[in-house]
Amino acid sequence: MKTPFYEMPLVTSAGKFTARYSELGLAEIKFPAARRKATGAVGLEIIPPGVRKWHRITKMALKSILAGRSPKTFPPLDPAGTEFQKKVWHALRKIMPGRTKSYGEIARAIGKPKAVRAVGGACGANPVPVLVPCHRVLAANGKIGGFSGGLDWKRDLLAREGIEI
DNA sequence: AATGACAGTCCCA
DNA sequence: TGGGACTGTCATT
Repeated sequence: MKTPFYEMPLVTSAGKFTARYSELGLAEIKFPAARRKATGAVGLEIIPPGVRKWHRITKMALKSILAGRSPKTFPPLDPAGTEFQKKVWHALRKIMPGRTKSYGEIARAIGKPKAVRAVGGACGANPVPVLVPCHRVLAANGKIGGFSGGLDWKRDLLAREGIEI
């Protein structure tokens, strides 16, 4: 039996994102794409009240961050990943808007100071970009590093928080 | 089961 | 400035 999930659009000033929810919370956010494929989502016609509520919170949180502010509330998050990745994502959430950390600082924060490169991999695997602010992680030498959604998005998100590279 | 590639960083020459 | 070691995960062999 397949786990049910729900996909819903997030229309913002920066474009139409897509949120995907599991039965436990927000599982994934996709950046606006020129072309959107059909998804085969289960339950698209019947969205449970709980998911609608999560979605309202997600929308507010996303808009807050796009405006460079810290969201008052977050939806429950249910990103799929390994224990290591979840530790990294948890550490990322502590970076406030307008602040940045290096991959090395994240590695030290989770007690694996030598796993710097693996931290980069975990950032790239983050299923909930923007809300889990992987865009606030820069290389130790101040360079921008990479971004799974494209470096233009990373620069744009940072600029919205008042950070120029 | 082994190898290579990656959103990194430090060290040593 | 350049090469090697180090780490977790995934695709490829």
